[in-house]
Amino acid sequence: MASSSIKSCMNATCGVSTSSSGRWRKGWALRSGDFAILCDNCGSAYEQSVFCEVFHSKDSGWRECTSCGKRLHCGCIASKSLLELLDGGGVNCTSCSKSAGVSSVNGDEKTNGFGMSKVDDAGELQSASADNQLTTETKLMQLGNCIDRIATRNLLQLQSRETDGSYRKMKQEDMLPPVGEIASSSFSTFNQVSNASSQTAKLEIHRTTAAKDLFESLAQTNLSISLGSSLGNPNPFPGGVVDERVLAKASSPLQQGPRSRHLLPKPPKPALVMEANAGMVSQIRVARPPAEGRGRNQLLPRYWPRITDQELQQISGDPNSTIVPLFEKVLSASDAGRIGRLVLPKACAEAYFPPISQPEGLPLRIQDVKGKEWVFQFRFWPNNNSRMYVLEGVTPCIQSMKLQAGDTVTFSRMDPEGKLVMGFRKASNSIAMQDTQPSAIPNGVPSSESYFSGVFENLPIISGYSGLLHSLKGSSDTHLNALSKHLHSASGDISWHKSEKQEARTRDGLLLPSLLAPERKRLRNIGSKSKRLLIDSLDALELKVTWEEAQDLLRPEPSIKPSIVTIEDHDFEEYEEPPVFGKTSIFVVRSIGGQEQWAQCDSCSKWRRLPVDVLLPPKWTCVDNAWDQSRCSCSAPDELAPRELENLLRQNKDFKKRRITSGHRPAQEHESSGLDALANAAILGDAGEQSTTAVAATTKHPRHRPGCSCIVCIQPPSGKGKHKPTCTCNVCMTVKRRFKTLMMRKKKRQSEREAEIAQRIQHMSGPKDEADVESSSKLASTPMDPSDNEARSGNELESKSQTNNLSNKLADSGKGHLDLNCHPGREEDSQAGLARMSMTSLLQVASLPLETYLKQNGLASLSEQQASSASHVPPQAGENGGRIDEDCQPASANKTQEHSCNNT
DNA sequence: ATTGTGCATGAGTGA
DNA sequence: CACTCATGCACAATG
Repeated sequence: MASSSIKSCMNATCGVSTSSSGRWRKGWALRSGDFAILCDNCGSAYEQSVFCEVFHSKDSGWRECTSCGKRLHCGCIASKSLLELLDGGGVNCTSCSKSAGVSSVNGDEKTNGFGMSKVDDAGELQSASADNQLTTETKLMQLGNCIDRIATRNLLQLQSRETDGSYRKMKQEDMLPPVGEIASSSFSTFNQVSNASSQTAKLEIHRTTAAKDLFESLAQTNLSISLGSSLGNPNPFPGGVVDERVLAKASSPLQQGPRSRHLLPKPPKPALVMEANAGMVSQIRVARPPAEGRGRNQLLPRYWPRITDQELQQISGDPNSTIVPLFEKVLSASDAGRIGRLVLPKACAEAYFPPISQPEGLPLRIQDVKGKEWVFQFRFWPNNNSRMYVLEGVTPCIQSMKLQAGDTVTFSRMDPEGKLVMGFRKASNSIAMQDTQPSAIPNGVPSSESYFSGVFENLPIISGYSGLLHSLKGSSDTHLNALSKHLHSASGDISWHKSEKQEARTRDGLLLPSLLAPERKRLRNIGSKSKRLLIDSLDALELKVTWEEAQDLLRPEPSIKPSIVTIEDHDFEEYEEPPVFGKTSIFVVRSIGGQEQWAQCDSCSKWRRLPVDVLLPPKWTCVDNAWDQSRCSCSAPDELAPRELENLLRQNKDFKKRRITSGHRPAQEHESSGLDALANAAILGDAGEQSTTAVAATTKHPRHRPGCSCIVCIQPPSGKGKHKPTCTCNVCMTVKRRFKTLMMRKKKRQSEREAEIAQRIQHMSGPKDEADVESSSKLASTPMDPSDNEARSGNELESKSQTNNLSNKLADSGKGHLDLNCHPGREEDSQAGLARMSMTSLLQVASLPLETYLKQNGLASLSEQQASSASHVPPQAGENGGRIDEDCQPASANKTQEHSCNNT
C-alpha cells in the first residue's frame, strides 16, 4: 500500500484541516467525523469530511469512473492518464475503457439516439449467451454489466407507462409486446425494477433480435425469475408499456449520456438480481412499482418496492395469489410516532389506493404479513393546492410490527383478490441491504466483498469492515434474514443498477467513507429528506467504527522517528512521512505479567509475539520479526498452542464485537476527549484485567448510554484542541475529576482485593490454596492480581519509565480526595501535567498495574492506605467509595474526606 | 393536562 | 421554481 500524506479536505466549505504544517500528526490526523479515503489507483490516503462530497465535486480533483466507480485522485489522473473522457460526459478509467463491453460506451452514446449501446450491448449479450452455462463470475459480471447499463440508461424513460388499470392487460399502443411475451417464459429473473430493465431491454430487443436470443438463451441457463414465475404468474409486472412520450423521450439524445446518469434516480439497490435456481444467487427483489393507477405519477425511486421472494411468499402465504409490490416507505419520526399518522407519498396514494374526493377519505383494510387485517383511515389534507395523504390509525400496526423511524413499510397488492398487504423491513436490514449488499462489479471485478478484499488485501481493516457488514447483515429481522444471507452470496449477483453499482462500488472502493460516509443519495433513500434523519444511529455507528478503525490503523512508518511538536501544551508526534495503514495485531494483557502484541505473518499465517510498542507495516512476515530471533522465519514453529491461539482470536473477536456493539451508542459517546479516553482506559484496564487477557482499550465512553446529555458526553470531539489544558470549564473539570476518581476507584478495588486475598491466604495455607487463589482470581475476573502486578511491574516500569513524570503528576492530583462536582480551581498544575502527556503515555499509565502506579508515584501501599484511611474515613465514605460519585453535590453531607474537594 | 386533529410551514428535491 | 412531505403548531376534544 503506497502511502501518501493526509491532507485537508479539498472541499473549501468543509474547513477540515488536520495539520497546518502539512505533516501528519499521529493521533491527530483524523478526528471524529473525518476519515481517510484512498485513491483506488495508488492507495494514497486523503482525508475527507463525512459530509462534504469531495468526490462528487468535479473540482475536487477526484473523479469517479463512470463505469466502475473507481476513484482516482488528481495526481493519478494527471500522471497516468487514467481517465478517458467520454463524449457523453463522465469518465472511464482505463481499465474499464479497455475491458470488453465498456469500451463501446462512447460510441453507444454517440451513435445511438437512445443512448443504448445497441450493438455493443447486444454483442455483449450475445457473447454472454454464447455459453449457456453462465456459471463463471466473470460472465455473470459481464451480463450484469450489460443489463445494468441498459437498465440504467432507460430506467427513467420507462417510468411513464400507461395501462388500462389492470396490470394484466396492457395497452399495446406502442406496438411493443408485453413484457411477458418476451421474457416471461424465459427470462424470469428480472424483478420489478429490473423489470424496468427488462422493459428497457425490451426496447432493445425489439430492435435487436440478438438480444432476444440472448434472453432466451439466458433462460436456459437456469436463471429464474422473480415474482411472476415464482408465484406462477408469467407476467408479474406487465404494466410496462412504453408509451409514446417515453419513446419520444427515449428518442431524444438529450436524455442520454451524462444527463441520464445525472438524472438517474437512486434506484432500488439491487436493481437487478438474478436468481439462479442453484441457489447461488441472491434474490433481492427490487421492483419498480406496477405502472398503473390513476395518478400516472412517476413514483420516486425511493418508494419503489424492494421485496424478496421470501418476503413476497411470506406476505402471500397463498401460492395461488400473486403479490404485486406497490411501494414502500421509510418511516419518518412522525410516521412512527404516537400520532398514528403515516404520511403516504402522494403519488403512491393516488396510484394504488382507492380514489378519495373528500378529506375524510375512507377506511382501508390492509393485511399484514401475519395475515392480520388492519383498518386504517385513508384520507388526505388539503395542502396548498395539493393534497397530503395519510393513513390514520397506524399506531397499533406499527407497534405490533415493532417498527420505528427508519424502518420501512411495504405496500403490496395481492391479486387477484386485490387485497392490500403491508409488510415491513427493519432499518438494520434496510441498511444492510442498501449499503452493504455486494454489487456485481463489471469487468470481472469481483463482487463487492471480494473486491473489498481484493483491492485492500493488505489492509487488515477489511476484515473489520467485513465483519461490520456481516454484523449488519446478520440482523435479527426475521423478514430479511434470508435477504441478508443472500447478501453474502455475492458471487452470483449479476447486476445492479448502474448508479447503484457505482455507489456501491464507490462505497466499497472508498472503504472507509463508503461505510461511514453516507452519501446524499443514500441518505435520501434511507430516510426522509429532512436532515433530521440524515444520520440514523446505524450511520453513526458506521461512522464511528470506521473512524476508530482508521485511527487504529493509521500509523507511522515503523522506521520513521517522529519529532515532537507541542501544540497547546499537547505533545504530538509529528512525522515527515505520511502514515501508512498498518497491519492489525492483537494486544493482550496477560495476568501473569506484561502486555503482548501478536501479529500474523502474511506468509505463513503463524502468529508471532511482538513487543507492545511495535507498529507493523501492512505487509509483515516472520522474516521481519526482529524481536524474536527464534521465530524470525516461517519455518519456526508456532509459539502458541492451537488452543491458545483460538483463545486469543476469540478474545479479539469478542473485543471487536464489543466495539461494534458499543458503536450503537450515539456519536457523542465516541467523542470523548483525550482525558476521557484516559479515564476510560482506566476503566477498561479494570475490565480488561478481569480475564486472563484483555484486548486493547477503546476510547469509548463506557459509562454513558445513548441519549446521555451529560457534560462529558456533549463535549466536542477530541483532537481539535477546543479546550486548553488550563481550561477550567465544567467539561474539563469534570473529565479531570472523573479520571482521578477512576484512578482512586481502581486503587480502592485493588486494595479490597488485596485484602481479600491476604485474608484467604491467611486462612488457607499450602501451595494448593495458593493455586486456588491464583486461579480463582482469574476465574472470578479479579483484576489487578497483586502477583500479576508484581510480575508486570518489572516489565513495565522499564518500558514506561517515560510516563513517570506524568504518573507523578497524576499521583499528586490523585492524592487528594475526590469530589467530582467540586471545582478544583487550583488544579492547574496537575492539569497541565496531564495535558502535556501524549495519549499513548496516558493510556499506558492508565494500564499500569496499580501497585506499579502507586510505587512510581510514591503513594503509600494499599494496605497502608487502607489502614490510614480506615482511621479517618467515616463509615459512609466506605460505602460510597466503590462508585464514582459524579453527581454528588459539593455541599453534600456525604462529603467525606475521600470525596472532599481537591481545591482544598 | 393530555391527546387528537387539521392545517401551515419550509427544507429538500426534481424538473 | 414547483412540488412533496416531514413536522410544527394551534386548536379541539377528551380524560
